[in-house]
Amino acid sequence: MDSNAQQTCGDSDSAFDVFSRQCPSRGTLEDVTGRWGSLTIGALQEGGTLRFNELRRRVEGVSEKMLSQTLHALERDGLVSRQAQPTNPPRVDYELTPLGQDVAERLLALIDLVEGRMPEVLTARERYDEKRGDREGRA
Amino acid sequence: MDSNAQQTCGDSDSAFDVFSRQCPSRGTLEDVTGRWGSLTIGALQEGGTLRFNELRRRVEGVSEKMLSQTLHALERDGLVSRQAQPTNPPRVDYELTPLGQDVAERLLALIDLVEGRMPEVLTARERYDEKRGDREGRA
DNA sequence: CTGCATCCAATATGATACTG
DNA sequence: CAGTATCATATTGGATGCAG
Repeated sequence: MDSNAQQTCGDSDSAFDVFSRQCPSRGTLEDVTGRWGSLTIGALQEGGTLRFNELRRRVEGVSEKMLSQTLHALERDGLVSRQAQPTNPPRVDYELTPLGQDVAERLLALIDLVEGRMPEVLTARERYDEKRGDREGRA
Repeated sequence: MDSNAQQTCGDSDSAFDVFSRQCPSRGTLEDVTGRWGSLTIGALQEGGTLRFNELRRRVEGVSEKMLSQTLHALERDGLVSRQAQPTNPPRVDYELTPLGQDVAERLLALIDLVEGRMPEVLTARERYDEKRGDREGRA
């Protein structure tokens, strides 16, 4: 399987192919929304061009390995561009591609909404934990 | 964008608290954007009120356990409401809360964008794999 | 500094069996 | 139907050491 693997996942009756597990868009969505993917994109949207360790500092808690892995996935998807400069010490800059910026825009809109509504979430959480608090859903 | 993100974490110099690992919004974001969370929300946005097994069928590939777990997390966050009817056989309906619908709206906007741009992603992927393909020495 | 490889721990996930 | 419990496995995440 090489080129032109991009037919629609026609077997779904949904408007969104992501729902189908074999659809490539599902994988991309996971790269974008995944634990580190979303934070990395967010950091790049805010910070513009960033070096590896700058990113590492911004995305609090990410390990070298995960950041590297995340960056590769995003680069492969065409969302992030990587420019290595043959200097010494090496300097590598990462930034969002135009496509990455479009994705970031909508991703950040989502993040912004979630953050703005955290009070409601926290309240809901309290109610839920009270009602079935003795069992547990999530720490 | 409307930066009414409030001071839940405070110690970050970023406009987005999610970047901080201790911030509760990060956990919520993960519930929303996680592998099954995003698909479940998407399914509910499209399908309106759905029963457990209807959801299971729509979110292709999800296991009983994961769907159950996902649903609990989303319910706890106040994004999904659960209405159990004491009939026999039991019937339980899930639907998005108003907050859940707001989240879904932005989430679906993101999904929609990603799907619409998949040709670009696929093209980028081919280029990337070509470049990296040759450095595959052995295993 | 950038980043890959490797070993090990923590989690997430999946199949199955079981209960109400 | 709507879940829960449990076990086995797959994948992820983290720390460390090494290399360009």
